[in-house]
Amino acid sequence: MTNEAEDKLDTLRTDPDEQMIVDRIYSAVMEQKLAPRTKLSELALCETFGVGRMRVRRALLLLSSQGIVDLQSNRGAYVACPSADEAREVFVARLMIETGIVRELARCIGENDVQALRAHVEKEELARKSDDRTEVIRLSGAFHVELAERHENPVLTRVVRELVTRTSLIVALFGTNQASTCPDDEHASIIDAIVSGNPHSAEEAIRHHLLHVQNSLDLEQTQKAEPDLVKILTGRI
Amino acid sequence: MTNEAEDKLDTLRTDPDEQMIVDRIYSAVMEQKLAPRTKLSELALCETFGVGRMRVRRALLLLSSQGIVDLQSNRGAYVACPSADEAREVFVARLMIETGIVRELARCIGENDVQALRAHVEKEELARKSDDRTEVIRLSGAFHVELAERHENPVLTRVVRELVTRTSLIVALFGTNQASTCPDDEHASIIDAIVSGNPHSAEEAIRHHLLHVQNSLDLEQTQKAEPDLVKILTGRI
DNA sequence: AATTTCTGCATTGTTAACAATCTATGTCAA
DNA sequence: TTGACATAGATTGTTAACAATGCAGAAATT
Repeated sequence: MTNEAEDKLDTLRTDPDEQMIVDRIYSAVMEQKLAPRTKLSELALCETFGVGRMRVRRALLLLSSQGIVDLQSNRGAYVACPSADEAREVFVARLMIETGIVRELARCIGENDVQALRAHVEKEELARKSDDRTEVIRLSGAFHVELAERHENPVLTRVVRELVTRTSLIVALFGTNQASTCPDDEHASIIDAIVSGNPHSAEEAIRHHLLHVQNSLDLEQTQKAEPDLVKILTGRI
Repeated sequence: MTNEAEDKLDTLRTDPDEQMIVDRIYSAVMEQKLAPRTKLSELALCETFGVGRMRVRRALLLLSSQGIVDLQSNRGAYVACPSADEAREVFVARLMIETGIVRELARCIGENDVQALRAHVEKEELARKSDDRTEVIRLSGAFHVELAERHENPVLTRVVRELVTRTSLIVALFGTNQASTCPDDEHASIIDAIVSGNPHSAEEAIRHHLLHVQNSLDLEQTQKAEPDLVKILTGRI
């Protein structure tokens, strides 16, 4: 009786298929396995995930509402392709939000949380040593989500995850070949600053890090690949 | 030719019907015209907005992804009913984000922006004097969105708007009859602190204000109305 | 009378067919 | 060769019918 009720609760919140598709695409974007402008055709997704078209379309709608996917009327869904302006907006937002996150962490972080963060950085180093590029990229972004998660605040975590994922797209588009991933010593510095208990220096550490990432990008010039070839050719804009 | 292209661009991003439904429900929640737990039946929405069921369902999905609507499998959509924990999470998130917003505003706000904010507060006072409760509620929340909008950063604005809207639900659920809306003199104080150019005092002003709102709530006790009667009666949880 | 079970109705979820739009290819004229 | 135009195929958008589930009221049993 109790078990049955619990089972129902699981399926109640979010359909497993639905969230599965969203998560998989989310992860793929984070690991830069899905490049901006990649077409996500409904049929392909249906076959990939073995679900009906409705599920796919719902997942795409959710992804588009979070800026990960660009839904174009009658033309299909594409992995989003943030403009330079959007990129700056994401970084400004991240600066404001993540400084708040580390500031509060500096005030009251538990030993367990510190260990979790250090373990994460260690994983990053390992992945770096093994030249596992995909894993390095994934962990670099995940570190910032991990920071947010220390607050055990789903609302906050969701916001940060969205911004981090969009950052992956931005790096893919504007990243210069050098230094397109967070150097992990900066991550370690952030942890140190938090542990030191000084909110201000923690803020400075993350601000420095985010600005460093942003400056490693090429936001002034044109984007990688065709700027907006598709739209231009079809007479839009 | 150019006009035609622009017209297309409009319909390209978000379907007007779709966004219209979302916005209307969003506004209704902000103005506390839609109470938590209100059932949003598909048929009723179809008739209200004169659109097909598909549009309605898509709108509900979007609203649920933002925590405004609770989609229950086979049971329908209800205006969300945040728990006390969720409420605290929203306030923590708002504290972190909005302190960042006003801090940066204190560093670099233009004269136009100040005027826009002051005009907003004046509208609040007017509404208060006319005892237009709905309008007061709407403007109280909108002030915080207005603050975010000074950064001209859609990413940031979207996050704040979502949190503010969820706060409306929280106030509706946990608000004591007294002081359930932001007192506008605090809004004025926030502007003053920003104008003074001191980031720290601006942070303090908004922190004070948000804590004040949170403390005017009754987050410890049970929620207004039936705590979770529906779920209990149907044997869930 | 209270509780349980059953039945019909209303609402939601899903599917599949259809309509509309876009893309690519091929044809024709300049 | 180049460009416009037309056609066919593929893809997306929409609708309507159907299936599944939940809900409320009636009937029946204790």
